[in-house]
Amino acid sequence: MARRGAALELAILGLLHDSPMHGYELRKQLIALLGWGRVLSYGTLYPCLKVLVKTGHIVADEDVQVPVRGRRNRIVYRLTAEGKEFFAQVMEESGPTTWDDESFGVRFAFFARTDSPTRVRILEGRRSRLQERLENVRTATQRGRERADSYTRELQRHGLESVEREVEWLTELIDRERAGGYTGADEAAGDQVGDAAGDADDSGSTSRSA
Amino acid sequence: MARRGAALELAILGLLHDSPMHGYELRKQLIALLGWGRVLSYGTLYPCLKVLVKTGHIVADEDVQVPVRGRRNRIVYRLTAEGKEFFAQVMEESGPTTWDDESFGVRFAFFARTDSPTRVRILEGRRSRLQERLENVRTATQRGRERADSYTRELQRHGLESVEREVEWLTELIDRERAGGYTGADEAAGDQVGDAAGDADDSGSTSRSA
DNA sequence: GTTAGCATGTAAGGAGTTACATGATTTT
DNA sequence: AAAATCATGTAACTCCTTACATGCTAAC
Repeated sequence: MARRGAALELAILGLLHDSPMHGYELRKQLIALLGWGRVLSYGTLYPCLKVLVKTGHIVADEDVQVPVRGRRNRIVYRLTAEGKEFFAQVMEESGPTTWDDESFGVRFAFFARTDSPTRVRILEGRRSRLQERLENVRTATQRGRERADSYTRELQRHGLESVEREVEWLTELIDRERAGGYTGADEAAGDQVGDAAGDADDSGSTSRSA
Repeated sequence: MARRGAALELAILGLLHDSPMHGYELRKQLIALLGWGRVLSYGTLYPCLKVLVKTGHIVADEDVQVPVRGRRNRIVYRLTAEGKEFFAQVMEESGPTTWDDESFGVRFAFFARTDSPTRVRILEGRRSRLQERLENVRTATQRGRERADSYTRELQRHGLESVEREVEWLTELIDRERAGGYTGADEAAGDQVGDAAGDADDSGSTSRSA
């Protein structure tokens, strides 16, 4: 589950929570949603959908009834109960391997589908990963300081600064989350939360780093 | 030259300007220099060195004389005149395909080896590429605004902000460069500059975005 | 008419990481 | 003694992008 494709699978499952979709539409939404610089080619997406069908996380409904007047038949995919459960499980289990740029991005994009303890855990994990990276870069740059000219140093400085800023951002989000839910805009994003939190099993994780 | 390996080749040539080095050392320096999140595995580096030897950009000196008492013989690589010329040429020719994150990073890291007009051209190219990206993301997010919850929007906001900040950074650098050379710290980095700036050919590109 | 967009897929090929193979030396 | 670091390489494997194959409709 540390492979890149896992992020795509998770993103698909996340998107299909809202409504069934066909591949073409899914791709557009994914590109818009996560700023994924990558192209997300069909050569990646369609095989991925087939895998998800094979694992039973989604099902394909041949869209024969309303072919939008003449358009090629679309294959509409819909989330199964198993898929929904799998998605929730992956979000909750987020471990050290999932704090990379991409893995974190997908998880954050679908934060509304999880509960607050999981959100805090993911945010904290990401933050500690970034702080680790800061340490490494700082020691690495100090070892090679003599041979670096001012341009090289400027590049390193800028890199460090942007990571530091993400740490600050995360800290802010964690604080807000702890203060009782995030309110980025005045919109209620809590309609999907709460139905999957019946099994009180991971409630202890809230008081882990405090 | 749009492949990723080209960035590595350029980085190697850039580093070997300072002094001859063997692969192991080269790898450490590269990792420290450019914060390349990637691991830069031996499986990438050593084949790359062989390619550079084959193309005549570097030569291998078997390090038989001073094997540091017992250590395995190191293969020390040294830049050839052709390699130096090739490096300069690639830096000067930097075109639209070279404004990506990685390509730009390598070029910036070795800015001290180029002349000011080239530096400005690369900085401006990078900036326009980022501005392009900003446009795309902005229109994309506006199209899908209704279905995005507050977390998704927060992610997009943060992404946009960091790109905007890089644009500001670039603008600052361009201004400084135009004002007569960069002085990030009070160090003279201009010892390598000046010998390759004979051909006044691209001086017109300076007044492109003004 | 011709280009662009909708829609799904496959095959080939490139790029790079992981893991393996080998072996000496210095540090713990 | 064990582990880490120095040092170079190769082979297998994964993953993804590009390009091709197909075909219909709407807009210019």
